[in-house]
Amino acid sequence: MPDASGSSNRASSHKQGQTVTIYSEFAGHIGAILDHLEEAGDLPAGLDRKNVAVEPPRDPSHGDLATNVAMVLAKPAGKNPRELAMIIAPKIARFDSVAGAEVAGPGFINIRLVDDAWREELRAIAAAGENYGRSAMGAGKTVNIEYVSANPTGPLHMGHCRGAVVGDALAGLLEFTGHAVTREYYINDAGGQVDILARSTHLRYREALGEDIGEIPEGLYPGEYLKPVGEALAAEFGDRYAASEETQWLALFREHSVAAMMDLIRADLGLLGIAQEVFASEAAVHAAGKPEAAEAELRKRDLVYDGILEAPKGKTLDDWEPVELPLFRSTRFGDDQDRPIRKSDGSWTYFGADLAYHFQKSQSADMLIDIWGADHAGTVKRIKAAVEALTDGKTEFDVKLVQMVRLLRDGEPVKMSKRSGSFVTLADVVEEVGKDVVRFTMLTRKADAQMDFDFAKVVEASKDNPVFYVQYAHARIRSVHRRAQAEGIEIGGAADLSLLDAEELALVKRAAQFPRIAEAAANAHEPHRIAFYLGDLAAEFHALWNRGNDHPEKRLLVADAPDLTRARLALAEGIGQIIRNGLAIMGVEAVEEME
RNA sequence: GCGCCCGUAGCUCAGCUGGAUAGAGCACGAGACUUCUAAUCUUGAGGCCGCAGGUUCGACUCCUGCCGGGCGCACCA
Repeated sequence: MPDASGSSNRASSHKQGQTVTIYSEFAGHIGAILDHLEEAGDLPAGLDRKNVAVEPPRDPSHGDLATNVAMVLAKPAGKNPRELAMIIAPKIARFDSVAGAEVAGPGFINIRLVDDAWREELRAIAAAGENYGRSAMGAGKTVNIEYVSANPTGPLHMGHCRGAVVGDALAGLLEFTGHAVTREYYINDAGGQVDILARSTHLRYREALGEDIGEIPEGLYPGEYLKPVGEALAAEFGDRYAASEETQWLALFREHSVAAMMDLIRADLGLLGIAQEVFASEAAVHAAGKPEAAEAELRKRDLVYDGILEAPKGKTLDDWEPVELPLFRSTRFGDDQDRPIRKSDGSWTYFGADLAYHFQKSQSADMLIDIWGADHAGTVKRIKAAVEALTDGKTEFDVKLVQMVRLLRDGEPVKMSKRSGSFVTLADVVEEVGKDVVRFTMLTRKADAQMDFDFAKVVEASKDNPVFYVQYAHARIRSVHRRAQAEGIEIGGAADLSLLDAEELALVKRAAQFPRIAEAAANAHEPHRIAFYLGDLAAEFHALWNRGNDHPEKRLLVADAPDLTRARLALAEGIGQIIRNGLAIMGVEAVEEME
């Protein structure tokens, strides 16, 4: 028989950063019951329990927990689901924390817990504090997440913002679920774009030396941000390179310009609270001979061959010429076409270097994640093919595509023109609405859905704005805390939680879902789920708060009822803790009070 | 032509990686509150989950084929 000791000391069973939740606890109970049924010969041994789930039912009237165990195992066990459920349910009902377990529908087992189990969960939240919800799901697993990786040719603009936030929040989420995370930025400092940058800087350099450069020519970067770089070069080198051949200065100017741009970019990322620990250089990948090594390896396995590409269809190219190139057999891994890794002049294609770079990353991580703009969707298959080929499919690899953000002001789309350099910079937006608003808002939609960012709406103080609504819930909790202190009410310690009513316990039940939401979000690589969950939690808290409008005796602070007040404050503290933990994953600071 | 993403209430979007009667906000209908725990609250109506098959005890979710919208299809980055 399973140990029927219930959940009496779960609050203290927080260990190794992992929260034991009611759900995981019952998953364990059910596993033990199945073990006993196997030993007794009531179930065949070795059944696949992978799909057995313990979840909150969507309809709260079905109880607190529901399990599909009987339905999942019925067929392989050669039993009727309801009959199997009838065998298991009474064994579940035997636990102290269970008030009832009944079979419902096609074979669900609905479990109703005693109220004390939820009071216990509230204590567990308080005991675990900022660790509540952490899990060991990713223990021992290293994840490399590469995001932003904007070309080092200028400051970040809003096009980069969403990927930056999604990547950083996903990194935080994976850390929360126990993964060892490396945040990485790939500097594209080896292509034609950085040569153009160097030439643009050279122009600014001549300008700094007093030359009249007139209009910035078509094809160069016109931005003012290159002026200080030109000035610095003028100060360092004088007019040494003013009239010399490009070959004399190109590499030097490229190096200086890229370094300066990366300083700008790092500063921009800093405004969002982002600090990646690895900045990997494409040029360094080249210099280290990584593409050559990858090519040799792939040729050995006949995954690279010399061949001729077909002309692209559906598109007429005047200057198309069939050329023999070294091609990677990405079609073998599901791509539509084999892809060249070198150009006809023998130099590496972007893909050729990127392939080698991903191989490099895979050597220090069990799982790779790339965050890309949706405009790169067409290249996902080839890089996935490359990672699979180079790692023999041993490295998990996910490319997360992030859709465009449309900026709106007064309901009208903000016009942006790269040509004139009049894009809205990330720094401008952060300065206008604040880091936390930007970060939260970027997570209010799933990454692969388009999003509008309306300057007015994101700072609106109403329940329509989830950023505000979640922060407001936290501010209310902190406010009531301060008032309680001012009135000399002792917070913390042993509150009598039996004074909490059913509606208040319902809020605890919502809070108790946080750990499984975090795990599910981490598994799906979808940090936006945290934002949606916090919105739901906040709404439920506000509803509870609003009870106090019509019924003063239902307020959190009730005069002349210190014990009741203490119990309700304990509840509020628990909710506040969940909000802080969720916001921390998103990289957003919880506020103490609203403006 | 091929590939990828999307299609859920009038609108904007969720839907916990296959669970029970598909959810929220806005807008709409009805009511409450003239206050300070209302930078509102309660409640109602609203659905062929693009269409058609298939897998399954069970499908918005997975598979196939259509329809419709967006993006991509260079040795660019």
